[in-house]
Order: sequence, then C-alpha cells, then structure tokens
Amino acid sequence: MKNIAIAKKCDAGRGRPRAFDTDKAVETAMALFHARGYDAVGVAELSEAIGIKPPSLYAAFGSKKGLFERALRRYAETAGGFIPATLAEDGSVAQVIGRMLTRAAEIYGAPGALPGCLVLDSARNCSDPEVRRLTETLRNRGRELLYRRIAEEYPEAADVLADYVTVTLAGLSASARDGMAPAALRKAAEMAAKGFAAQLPDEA
Amino acid sequence: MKNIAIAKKCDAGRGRPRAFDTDKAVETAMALFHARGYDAVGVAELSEAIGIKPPSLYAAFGSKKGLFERALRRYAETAGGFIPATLAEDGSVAQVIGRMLTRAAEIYGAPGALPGCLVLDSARNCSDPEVRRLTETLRNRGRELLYRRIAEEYPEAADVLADYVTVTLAGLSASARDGMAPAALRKAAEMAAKGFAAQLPDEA
DNA sequence: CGACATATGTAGTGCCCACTAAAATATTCC
DNA sequence: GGAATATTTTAGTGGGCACTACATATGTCG
Repeated sequence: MKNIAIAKKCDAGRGRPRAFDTDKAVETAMALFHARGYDAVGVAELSEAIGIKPPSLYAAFGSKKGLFERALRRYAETAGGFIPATLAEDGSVAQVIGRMLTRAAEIYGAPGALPGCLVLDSARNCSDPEVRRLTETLRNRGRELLYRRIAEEYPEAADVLADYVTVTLAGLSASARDGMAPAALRKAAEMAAKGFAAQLPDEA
Repeated sequence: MKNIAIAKKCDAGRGRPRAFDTDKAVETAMALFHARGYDAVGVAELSEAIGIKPPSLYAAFGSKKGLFERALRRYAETAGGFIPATLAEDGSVAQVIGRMLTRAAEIYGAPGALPGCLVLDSARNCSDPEVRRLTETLRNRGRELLYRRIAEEYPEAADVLADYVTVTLAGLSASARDGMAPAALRKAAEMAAKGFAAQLPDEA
C-alpha cells in the first residue's frame, strides 16, 4: 500500500500556489461519498465537482483513497461529532445514550441533508479492503467511546449495552438511507432509548 | 428498461438443451452477491463461478440484473424465509417478534454462513437505481408483513413498532457485516426484543 | 435424413475506471 | 531578470466493466 495522502508539500513556500481551497474540496468530496458511497463516485466526477482536473486532485490528495480519508476525518469532526460530544455531556448513562440516539435519528434523517452516516455506510460493499478498514477504524473508535462511557456506571453490562447501541446506530443509518421518514426514524430511536434505559442493571 | 430476465425459452422444447443447472447457478450467484454486493461482483466472475461463459449467462438470465433478481427471489424463499415463517407462528406479538429478532441475529451472524441479509445490504451504494428498487420492493414487503402482524394486537402503535423492528433488523444485518461477533449480535437482539416487549401499549 | 430452434464458445464491442507522463504556468528566492 | 520549485492542464495509459456478433454445436420435430 502506498502511503495515503503523501501530498503536503505546499505549505507557503516556493512554487506555484494551489489554485483551489483544499478544505472546500474535501467537503465537496465528502458530500459525494456520503450520497453515493466510495465505489460509485469516480475521480472524474470528484475532480469536476471540485472544479479541477484529475492530476490536481492527485497532487493534493495522493489518490482517491487519500481524499476519502480526508473526507472521513472531516466528517468525524463535524456531523459525526455529536457522538463524542453527547457522551461527554452531563447526565446519567440512560439520559446521555437516549439523547445520542435521538440526535442520531435527527442527523441521519435530516430532510435537507444527506441520509445516514458516512462512516457507517459509505464504504459498504466497497471493493477496496483498505478503504473498508479506514471506516472500520473510525467505527471501532466510536464503539470504544460508547463502551467507556457506559462502563463508568455499568461495568458488568457495558459490552452488551454498547453492542446494542452500536446495532441501533447502524440500523438508524441504514434505515435513513433506505428512505425511512425522519419522524419514524426519530420515534424508533426513542423506543430504542427507552428500551435501553429500561434494561439497565442495578449497579450504579 | 429492458424487461429483466426475458430468457425463458427453453422449457423442454426444441433446440439445444441448457448445459448447466440454472437453480444451482442462481445459488452460486446469490452467494457472490451476498458476500460482496451487487456492484462489486462482475459478470466475468459470476460466469466463471457458475462454470459457463458470459453469453450463456445472458441467454439464461438476460442480464446481470436479471440474475440478481433471481438470486433475491431465491434468498427470500430460503434464508430470508424466517421472517414470514416466524410471523406466522403461534404466540403473542411480543413472543413472535422476539423470536424473529433472535433468529435474525443467528442467521445474519451464523459463523459458517455469509454475514448479514442479502435483501438489506447487497444493493447498498449500488449505482443502478433499478437494482436498488429490486431490494426496496422486497424490504417493503417484509415491512408490510411486520406491520400486519403487529397491528393484529396493537393497531394504534403498529407503525412505530414496525419501524423499530425494521431499524433493528437493518442494524443487525449491518453489524453482522461489520464483523460483530455472533454472541454479541444475539445479545443485542435479545435486548431489542425485551425493549420491544416492555413498550407494548395496553391494547390487546 | 434435413429443417429448425436454441445454447454454446470465441473473440471481441465501446465505455468508464483510477491514474499519470510531460509540458506549460505561476509563484518565490537570489 | 533568471533559477528553482510546485501546481496546473493536455492528453493520454492500460485494464476492467457489462454486454454481444457470429459461427458452431446439439438437441427436437417432421
């Protein structure tokens, strides 16, 4: 495997300066990958959407994979940030997880925005194992955050509880992509939240 | 759109007989589509796995899409049959849905078998809208079965309850494909089942 | 048998894919 | 201005995709 995104030469030095905003380019690519998945979006389409030619894309990001990696990182810092943010809020595990699930439903199903989660679904059925691993790493990180927060109050049951939340998040994202209505998504998340709260053991 | 799978000329009439077992071919294709998704499996690979050349595939199934449609139908009759089968069993809605969810976890995560559900996940991020519609139709049919069985006992809440089960099934399939361990999958399904049962209104 | 109908393999079709060699262009440093 | 450096565009590369024209093989029917 070639090192992804070697491209980082132009810091403010000599040579012709970059003619486009790489951050904006990452966001453009993020939207395309989110809407249609990694494999279904081509380099030609990415380049055109960004407003450059393919060689410029390769100069800036190294490869399609490198651009996807940047898009994933950006997503984790923006739309995907609600997970660590909510887990860090005050409240019991039941409250915090409940809030996180309803927020997931709102974000994954938001009418104007793209459905589902980039990390959970954009590399599904992707033919490149390295690309799948990129999303896998982020998923594992999220699951670790979930586990740790739950284990603060319910160390014994934390694994099962974290798995349940993981499954629910995956289901919300997938269902959003399948076109489930925002209201339905939200009610399903609320049901999951109540079910979660109702099954917490007496440990705390 | 060309009519999918026009190919049905050789019923036992004249002409050279088919040199391979079409049912076995459908099963071979089903496994490949299940393992890697529609887009990631090529006609050349399908042909080779079946043991024929591409023109024979087209003669028998009309197109890659036509073969996929056949594979979906076969899946619905076999592995996917547990949904209508379980819904038709005796017992309360809570019991029947609980059984169905744990069976889903077992089937989607079965160690020797392919992870997840062909209908739910094999056309995810697929670039062909018609192919996505093929799976969508089957998903809608499943959701209708769910709704009707739940509405027998809980007509008011049937929509929310069916959506919750739909989300959970999607989450179980996606998580299985993400590599969640069978035991974890199963426990998550049991949690979902208990959460479902705990939130049934007092209608029955 | 010969006429007919269907399936088969050989060998391609054109198209789109990720990616790039090379030349032109734009900037900074001296 | 001129050398050095980095990014740009033009114009491709080979390879894989779904699919097929065509000749051949193999069966049934009269």
